[in-house]
Amino acid sequence: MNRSNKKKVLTSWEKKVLRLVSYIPEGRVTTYKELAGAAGDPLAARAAGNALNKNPYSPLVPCHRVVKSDGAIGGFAGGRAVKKKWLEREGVPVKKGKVVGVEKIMYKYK
DNA sequence: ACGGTGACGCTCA
DNA sequence: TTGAGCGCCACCG
Repeated sequence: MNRSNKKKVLTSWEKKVLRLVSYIPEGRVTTYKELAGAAGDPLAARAAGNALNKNPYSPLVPCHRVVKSDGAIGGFAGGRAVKKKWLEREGVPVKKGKVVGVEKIMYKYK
């Protein structure tokens, strides 16, 4: 069956979030908070995660490059293990489910 | 309009 | 350092 039966309707805000994520270069990561802040609401980190969960553009939008503020992997539609793999593949060191030196490679929108 | 949900963040013990 | 609790926001039914 077609997995894309459910047409995911993205709001303007969600689209903005996804767009910002697409700007993250390979080998870099950002945080949900930073992302939300760039989208206009620094306190909407949670909502930002929700937007990523709806991401219908799998590889197009590198949602796996978005992690928690403390460097934790966070969540991923395909499983945290997969997310971790993607990060390591792109040169992002991950140790015990957390990005090593996330502050150094973190992509900031300011 | 209201209440519940979730890929979060921060504080406290 | 790790875990539990509370607060934040946008989205959905």
